[in-house]
Amino acid sequence: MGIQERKEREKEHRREEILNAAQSVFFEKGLQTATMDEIAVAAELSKGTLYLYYKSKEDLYLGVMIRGMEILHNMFIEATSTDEPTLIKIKNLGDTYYRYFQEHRNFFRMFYFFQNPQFHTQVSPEMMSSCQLGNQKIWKIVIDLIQQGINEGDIRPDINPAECAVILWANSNGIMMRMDTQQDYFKNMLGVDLEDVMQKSGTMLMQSMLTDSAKRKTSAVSYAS
Amino acid sequence: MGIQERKEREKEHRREEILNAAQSVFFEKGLQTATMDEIAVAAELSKGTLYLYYKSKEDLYLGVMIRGMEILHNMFIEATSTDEPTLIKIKNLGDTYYRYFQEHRNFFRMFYFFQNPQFHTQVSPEMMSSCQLGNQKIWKIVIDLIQQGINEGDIRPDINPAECAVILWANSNGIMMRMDTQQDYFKNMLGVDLEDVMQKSGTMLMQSMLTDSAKRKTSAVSYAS
DNA sequence: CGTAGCAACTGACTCGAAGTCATTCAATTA
DNA sequence: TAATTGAATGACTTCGAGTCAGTTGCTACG
Repeated sequence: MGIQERKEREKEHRREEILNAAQSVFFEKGLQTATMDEIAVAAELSKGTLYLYYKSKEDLYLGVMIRGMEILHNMFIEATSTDEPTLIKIKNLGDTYYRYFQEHRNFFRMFYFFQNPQFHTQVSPEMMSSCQLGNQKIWKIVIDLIQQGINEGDIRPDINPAECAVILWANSNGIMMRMDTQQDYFKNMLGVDLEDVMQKSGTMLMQSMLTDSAKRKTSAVSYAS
Repeated sequence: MGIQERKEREKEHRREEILNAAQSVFFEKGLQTATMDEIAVAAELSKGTLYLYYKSKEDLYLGVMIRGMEILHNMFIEATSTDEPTLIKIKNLGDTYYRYFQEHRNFFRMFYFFQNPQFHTQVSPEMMSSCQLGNQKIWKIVIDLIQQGINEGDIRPDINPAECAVILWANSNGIMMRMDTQQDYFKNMLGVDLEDVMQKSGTMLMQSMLTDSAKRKTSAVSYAS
């Protein structure tokens, strides 16, 4: 049945179009301020139709967020698909996440949403597991790469790769969140340039992961000196 | 005029009582789900009266959050008011923040709110600057202590104390946020015990802040044994 | 006392937005 | 052409934040 298939395609296409509309409205207004009526107008559909495709406003929001996760995932894949040494690739991942923060700020901000547990109530289980899947794929890239570094003798074998990934993530994410909301505050009140902090702490953490032989090989500059 | 003063006292008392009511409702339901009607019932007042004391629901929320900041501030003051060596005090601050996370989870969660820039629109400037003041006081404790460590020769003099504080904060806060929402996920999916991670990354960061002489003095165990 | 004035308080109301559902419309099939 | 199906609609319901005209009760003053 060609008709059945066409309808499937059209339905999928409609879902995407709704997501496009939602994306532009959410980017402009944020979750709270954006309204379903605005999204409906942007999608050139009635509000009721939105609910045929997405269970709630929050689900729609997560739908957009998943796009953001896919973008990050692709950037991570690309950053690790070179033939550079593993340690360089790990550094590339860090740089890539920072580039994502700069170039896809609106998506990065959506991740805030996910971190706030009190919103999770409004979200359908399907969307939720979809998010977790995407999340998992991203973690896997980082963890596998650290494991590879261990296998190749550049990263200390007593390090747990998943633990290490969490530490790197917590550090860079925490600083980027501050950069997003309080960069000027830190500059003026504490005299701190968060971009420097990002750079220095990254180097510092990387250094303490390396084996002695790797330290000798690399020309990376440590935090002190 | 004693009457004038009594009225001032009563007004202040009323503000506190409203905050008590708001606190219990927000703790139970979260910002989104809590309603002003519920808070009014809990405060044994009409909804209109709440608005005589607080400009908006978000202001009320921040009012409760400020209490949480004061608690943390007091805990930090206490942790640094001993006559222990500076390095121990710094470690105590870390432990204290973790204890705060455990014992005042509801307040800790409120800090999420502040990190999400899109909410800030609904908040009055007065409450906002009140928050920033509280925030500043907490940073000051940490930064001053690191500075003291530098002065005493235990922490590398090339370290910027404010930068260092940001790094320590970003790390511990990032991990605690994950502990709050995804502890089981990390345990089951990645086999990571976030409490360990917290411990290890703290030690790791502390180590890389120390001067060589301080490293010799301390019996602290570094990340890699 | 009585009463005028004032500040605190009230709750019915407005307004806006999420989500629903009986109805309409258009494509497909018989 | 008529019947069937499912996609789309938008008026409606519901809920909750914030408002404001009116009430209450305390204080001061005649």
